[in-house]
This record gives sequence, C-alpha cells and structure tokens, in this order.
Amino acid sequence: MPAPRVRFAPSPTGYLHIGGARTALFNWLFARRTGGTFILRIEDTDRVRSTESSLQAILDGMRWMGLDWDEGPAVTTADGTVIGGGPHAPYFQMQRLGTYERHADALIEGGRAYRCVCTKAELDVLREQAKAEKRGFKYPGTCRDRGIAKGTPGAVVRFRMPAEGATVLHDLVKGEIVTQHSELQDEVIVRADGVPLYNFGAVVDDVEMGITLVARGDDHVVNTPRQMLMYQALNYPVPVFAHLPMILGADKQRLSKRHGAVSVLQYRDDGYLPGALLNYLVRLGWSHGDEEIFTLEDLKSKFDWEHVGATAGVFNPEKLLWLNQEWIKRTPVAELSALVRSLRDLGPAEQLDGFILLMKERAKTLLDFADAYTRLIAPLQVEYDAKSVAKNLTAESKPMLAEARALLATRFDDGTPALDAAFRDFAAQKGLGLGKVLQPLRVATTGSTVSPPLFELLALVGKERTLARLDAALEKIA
RNA sequence: GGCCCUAUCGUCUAGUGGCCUAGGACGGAGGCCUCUCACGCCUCAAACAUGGGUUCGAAUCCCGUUAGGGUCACCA
Repeated sequence: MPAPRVRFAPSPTGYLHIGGARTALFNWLFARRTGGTFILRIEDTDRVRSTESSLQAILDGMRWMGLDWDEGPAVTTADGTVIGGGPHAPYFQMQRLGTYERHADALIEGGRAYRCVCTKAELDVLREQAKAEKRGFKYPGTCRDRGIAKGTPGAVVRFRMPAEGATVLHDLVKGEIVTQHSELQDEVIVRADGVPLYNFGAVVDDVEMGITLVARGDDHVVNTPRQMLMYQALNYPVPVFAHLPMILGADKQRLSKRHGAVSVLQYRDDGYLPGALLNYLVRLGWSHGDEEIFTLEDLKSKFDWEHVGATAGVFNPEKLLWLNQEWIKRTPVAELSALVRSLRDLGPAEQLDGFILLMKERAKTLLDFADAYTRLIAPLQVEYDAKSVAKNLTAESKPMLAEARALLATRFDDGTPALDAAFRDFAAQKGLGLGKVLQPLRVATTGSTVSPPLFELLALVGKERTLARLDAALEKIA
C-alpha cells in the first residue's frame, strides 16, 4: 500500500478559522501518524473573494500552530529554511488552469462531459419557476447532445451525471451514505473563462497530486458522490473520505464572527499557546479514553479515525482557557518569557523570568503575565484599588504598617525565607494572625488584596521600590 | 420543501448487547490546604430526546416521531 497523501485545501477568502484549523490538524495528524505526505493547496478560483492578505493569514496561522506542509506554497521561515514547494507545483489553482482544461477536454472526448451555452440568466428563470411551483430544479440538459465545439464563445463545461443507479460512500466517520443518481444534475465544472468550479478543480488536483484520503468538513458530504463520479470518469481510484462534523457556537449555530474570536491568529494575539489550541481542537470531536492533555508528539502516535465522533460540537471557550492554563504550567519559563515579550513590549524587564516563575500557576493566558508585570513589578508607584485601601489601609493599621516598614528595611536583604520568618515572629508578638499583617502590607505595596506570595514578589520589586511604595501608602493614610 | 447527516450531564466526551445503581473533563456548588489569589486535594449536583420493536438482556441493533444541523450556484 502506497504511503498516504492528504491535503488541506483552503480558499484564501478570509482568515484561517477554528474549523479550518481543525480540518488541517486532522489531515496533518493522519499524515504524521502514517508517514504520509501533507499537502497544502490553495483553492483560489473564487477571484472575487480571494485576497493576498487572506493567503498570508492562512500561511501564518498554519505556521503558528506548527502544522508544517511537505508540499505546497514555498515559504521561507525565520531561520532561513524553506518549507513547501514540491513535485506538483504550482499549488495555487489559478496557476493550474491548463491542467483543468486538459482533463475537461478528455472528459468531453470520452462523452462524460459536454459544452453548454445556456446562460445563467436563462437558467435562473427556470429555477424561479420551479421554486414557485414548489418543484426541485434540475438542469434540463438542453445542451447535452448538441456537440458544441471548443472555443464557442460563452460555453461552459458540464459534467454528465448518470441517470440511474447510486453511489455509495463509505465514510470513515459517517459510515455508509448512499446517494441516488437521480438526485444529481449535470453541473458546471468549468466556466467559460476556463476557471474550474470547486467540485472539478478539487478532483483534478487530487488526481494530479495523488491524494489517497480526503478529510474535510461535513458540509461537503453532498459534494462527495458527485466528486466520486468524477474521479471515476477520470480513471482514478476514488480516495477514502473522512467528513469531520462542524463546530458550532454556544447557540448551536455554525461558528461565525458573532460568536467572538474565530480566527486562529486572534488566539495567538490573545495570549494562547498553539499547543493548547490544537489540544482543544483535537479533543473537540475526538477522544482517547479519559485523556485530556495531548501534545502534537502524543497525537502522532495516538490519533485515529475510529474515535472521531459523528456529532457536531459546541466550541467551549472556557475549556480552551483551562487547557491554556494547563499548557502554561507545563511550559518552561524561558519559553514563556520569550512569548510574552513577543506579544508586549515590556522594555528591559529584568525581573520578567522570575516573575513568570511566580505567576506560572496563576496565569490563564500569556497576556496575564504581561498585564500583571506592568501592574506589580514595573511601576515605581502602584495603582491603589479603592476597596482594598478602604479595608486595609486604615488609621488603625497605620502604626503596625510603620513598624512593618522598619522591619522590612532592616531584614529585606536577608532573603525571602528569613523575611517570612521575621514577619511570623512580628505577627506573633503583636498577637495577630499572619494575614492581619500581610494583607495591609500587600495592599500598601501592590495596591490590591490579590497578588502572588508577597515576599517573593517584593524580592522582585526590590528593596528601594518596596519601601517607596510603602511610604506612599503610609502617606495616603495620614 | 427535496435529499442527506446527527441525537449520553449546561458543554466536550467514554461506552461498539451483559463489566452501567452510565465513567472522565470543563464549568457550577461545598470543603481541605493557605499570608490573599492561584495551584493541589476531597465531596456533591448534573445525561442515555421520545414511542415502538428485536433479544434471556439494550445507552448500545432496527423502525417511526421529535429536535438540531448540512445542502440544493457559472461560491468553496
């Protein structure tokens, strides 16, 4: 059995969204699992909606997620290596028009397709009529046997669908789906200007590129029998199909912009780790017993089609956020630090690594690190939260804080454990619980009642700043 | 509307005829730990859409109903 060849074939008409990313992921996983080839093909035949910026967004999104392609558009990565290219270049459909023409001509030659000069306007009238009479519309076959010659102005190419029989699809996730040929109609496969339509372009390229398995969204199931007929007409073995269920919003409607972030790159900008997003996406519709956390490396050996579910899944941002936190906990500080710096300009931020270590179990996104650093470490003077101040920086606590300042001033450089011990003694002497001492101190030095462990945090802030903040707080109480 | 797909806790799912008084995870509630927060740990609430079959036995197989979704282009 030849090595599998699979493809992800987006059209550059928008950003790479969550659904597309999952389709790409499952294809990539299958290729990596089986030692097959993962091909990226750009289906840019919708010239009105295709844009260069969409293409860039798709390429960037793929690379951010770490889904590298073995064949496809050539891209030079940051370290100078080139990914993509390949024996079937170009991987852009608009650059492959000659190929579609050749196959269309062969189909016409063999009687499997024909040229047609019916105009869209004429057909639309019939379509309207049918609709008014509540009938289904099918192309009446006006040009079917007219033998219209190549080069006839305005002639499109239609595929001749068989009138009888049925096509059976054995889908890897949906099971057996039977389609009666009577449901099909002679559809246009090539426009008058030589640009192919989706069903034909995809099939021709799959044939040319030797695709063995097609995994795509299940909104394509109805296209599949028609495409199967075309593979057969082209004398190519029909690939195996796997139709992945849709991803829905909380309202069970297909995921779209109004459900919030659906662009993969938006998640990058919002401080998500690519591994976490991928982890979430793979678990949405696939399972491996009770396991929840998967790396791409795990998946290379664990992914299978058997456990891909057949039901549409609701996108759950909360679970993604939880996974992101889990991934952050598992990512080395140095890596997190570099990512945070790539997201936000924090200046020299000498204490960033130490701060990330402190915050690692507290951050849900990378932006949490940046925001907290900007609030807790960077400024000379902190912003005071009114409620926290009202409760903790009282005239009553002022004398205690003044003493605490003195203690801090003398013992600061002894290190965190010593400081901690000193304050425990201090609290005990005063007959106070540790919290009664540390909460006012926390508010005085950080501005709020919530922070990472205080002495470890203040060690990063530094003695001078800590005391300055404390002095400012003391003054505030006056 | 025609054709097609789907149906287990709010959500993602385990389950492939007996292991199911249905398991895990997110989220929720309560508790423990604790200088606050977070982490961690413990406990709780929460589901087989519905009606018929088949079978000694059904969440699992079949049919109907209902509900969701997909698709009916010279878009992809």
